[in-house]
Amino acid sequence: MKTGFTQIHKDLAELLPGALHALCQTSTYKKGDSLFAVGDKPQAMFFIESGEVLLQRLGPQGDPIVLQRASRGFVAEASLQSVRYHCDARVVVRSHITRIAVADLQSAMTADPVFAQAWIGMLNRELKRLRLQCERLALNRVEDRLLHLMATEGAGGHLPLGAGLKSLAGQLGVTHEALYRCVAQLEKAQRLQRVPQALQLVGGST
Amino acid sequence: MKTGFTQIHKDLAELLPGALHALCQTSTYKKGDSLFAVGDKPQAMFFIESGEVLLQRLGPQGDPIVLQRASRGFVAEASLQSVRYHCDARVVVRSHITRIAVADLQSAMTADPVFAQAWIGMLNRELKRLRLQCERLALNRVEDRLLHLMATEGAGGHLPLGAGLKSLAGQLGVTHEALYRCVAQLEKAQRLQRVPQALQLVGGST
DNA sequence: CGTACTTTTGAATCGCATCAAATCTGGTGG
DNA sequence: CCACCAGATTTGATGCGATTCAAAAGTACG
Repeated sequence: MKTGFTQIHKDLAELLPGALHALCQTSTYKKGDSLFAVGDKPQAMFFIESGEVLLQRLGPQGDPIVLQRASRGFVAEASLQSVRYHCDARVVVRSHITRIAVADLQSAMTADPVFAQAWIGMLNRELKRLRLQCERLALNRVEDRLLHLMATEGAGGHLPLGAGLKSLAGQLGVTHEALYRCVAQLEKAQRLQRVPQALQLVGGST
Repeated sequence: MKTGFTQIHKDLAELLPGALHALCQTSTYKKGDSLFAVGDKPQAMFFIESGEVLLQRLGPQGDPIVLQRASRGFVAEASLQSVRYHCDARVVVRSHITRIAVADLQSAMTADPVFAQAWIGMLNRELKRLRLQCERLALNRVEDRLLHLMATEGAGGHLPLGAGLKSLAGQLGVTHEALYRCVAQLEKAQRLQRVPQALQLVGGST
């Protein structure tokens, strides 16, 4: 994890008021790094510029459950006012991540109503995305979940895979074996194509 | 649906600045009423004082999927800045619901930083609740989902059931048959008790 | 009383989890 | 360059649990 960047992601630059840009610090994280763990006190917010981060908690039997698989945008935005984190953030591929102190965000937000509105808009979008994730997990067949994901998140039926299919399986709430079989089956049926770092729907004529 | 109340729920009174209290309008809705439907333009926000409302969308095969089962608090808060609703809101039991115009909320929020912060806090809590819902839906067995729900939402292992078990089954993403069987089994094992309008965990010595 | 809905139980089927094992892959060190 | 290892990928066999379809009994309400 080495810092030094000054370039800020476009989405982030639009969200934050100019005064905050200088307070951002972009670093490179490698696979296996941890942004924070359960119980830590939130000191900074993390914005994923590129790469992939998993938010996960340990289930009742100790098996990790994926709450969020983020490849761009803020992670754990809801912890802005929290005393401690309620999940772990694990970097699963080499990623560029910008951090900014919670205190700086807080003061800027109370002083700048426009920024507060922008932040609320970001939270609203996150809420909708999460509701879609719930909708997705309510589907029982793996194929339905995958196609739902590609329809709602993939632009033009194109779903980037920063890490392998395994992290995707976690997000879909299925075992990696089931996902592999599902992908293979869709591929054989000419409905899906595997490209180097992504999945691509084919024949979107429907 | 008849209006006329002036009394506002405690949680709502704490969230809203005093100036907005007078602009609230509380009504009684009956089972089957609709607060809004997919495609409607959000004109007002709805706060459930008592009763039960289901947020749902139609799945790919036309089967309704429950996005949220609310018995208190705002419904579809994320639609504050939206052009249109992305789900239906259906009242499933006689409910008391307060509505307030979106425009009033917007202007109050930009003028009052404290209120904006309070609203952000509400959104943060909602985000966390949704992440728990995702965590819940990632469990494969019905029993695990039910116990997870009672552990995270039920105060002291007590889970209110405004409507019957059927709406609960929808929230858990399982068929009502599976839920009935699960409840019956837990009851036989002395781990759960059915009380008039709720479920109650027994022997919380663990 | 009749209708609509919830609740309940039963049987058959399907899909996924699980366990197991083989192959492939990238990266490390000799 | 090659041996080697850790992890990802892939395929197979088996069992369990939920869905599905079906039907009956209970319940609220006009």
